Amino acid sequence: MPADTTSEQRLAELAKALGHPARIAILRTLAGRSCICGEIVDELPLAQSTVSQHLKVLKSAGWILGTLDGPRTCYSLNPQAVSEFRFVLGPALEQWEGACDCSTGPGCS
Amino acid sequence: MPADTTSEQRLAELAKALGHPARIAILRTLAGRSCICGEIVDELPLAQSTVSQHLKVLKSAGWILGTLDGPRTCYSLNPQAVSEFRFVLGPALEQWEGACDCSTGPGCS
DNA sequence: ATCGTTAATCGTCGATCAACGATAAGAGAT
DNA sequence: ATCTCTTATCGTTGATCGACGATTAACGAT
Repeated sequence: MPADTTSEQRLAELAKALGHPARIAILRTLAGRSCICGEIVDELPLAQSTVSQHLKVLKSAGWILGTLDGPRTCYSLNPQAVSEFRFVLGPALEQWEGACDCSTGPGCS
Repeated sequence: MPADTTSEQRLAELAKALGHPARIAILRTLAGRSCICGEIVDELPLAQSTVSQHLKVLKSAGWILGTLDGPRTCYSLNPQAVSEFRFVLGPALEQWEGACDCSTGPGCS
């Protein structure tokens, strides 16, 4: 149990960005067709500025990429983020799942 | 793309609870030996009340279980939460990962 | 040079978060 | 009944979130 703090920190960061339904909906939308911008606004019952905020959160966490395309911005899922999330989450989940065989642990006294 | 809103909602809820380093550290601690209570306070550089708050968040989201044991509370990881997280996250991750083959998508015009 | 479109930013508001100290509530032991 | 230990809750503080409308900035087209 090396307690990889850096990895845990990153996991928390990625998870936090996932922690809102609207942002998950955005990721789902971007999974279908990459490169949308104001279309996301049409898909969600939110104002343009609000969507822009959520996009900023996702972009800061690294979940999505945004490239300028004339007056509009083209967003797309960041494949690296997906694999990174798997990478940092995998060991944690396994560790947590290993706790299920309560026979090994001391349990409540 | 059925857009399983219920599942996404739950995913957001679970992810949000994960979105803090201290709470991930708590889960890691509980993975080793189940059933600790004030020991968690000793493991973290946080006040007892703060830790109690984080425990409440994790419990509300379903990540951990708390059973009374005399004057103390025995916390343990909730195995169901781990598998539920896998269950709601798996399809989403696959969907997002599928977006990586950019050849299929229309891309930016 | 002006207009229209698109998206980021600003400013605001109420709600929630994260942290703390202090207090209260519960259960055992004296 | 009292004392002690443990933990949940209260109250407070500052920071951040989530939402919105309004404004600004950037670019293409007229």
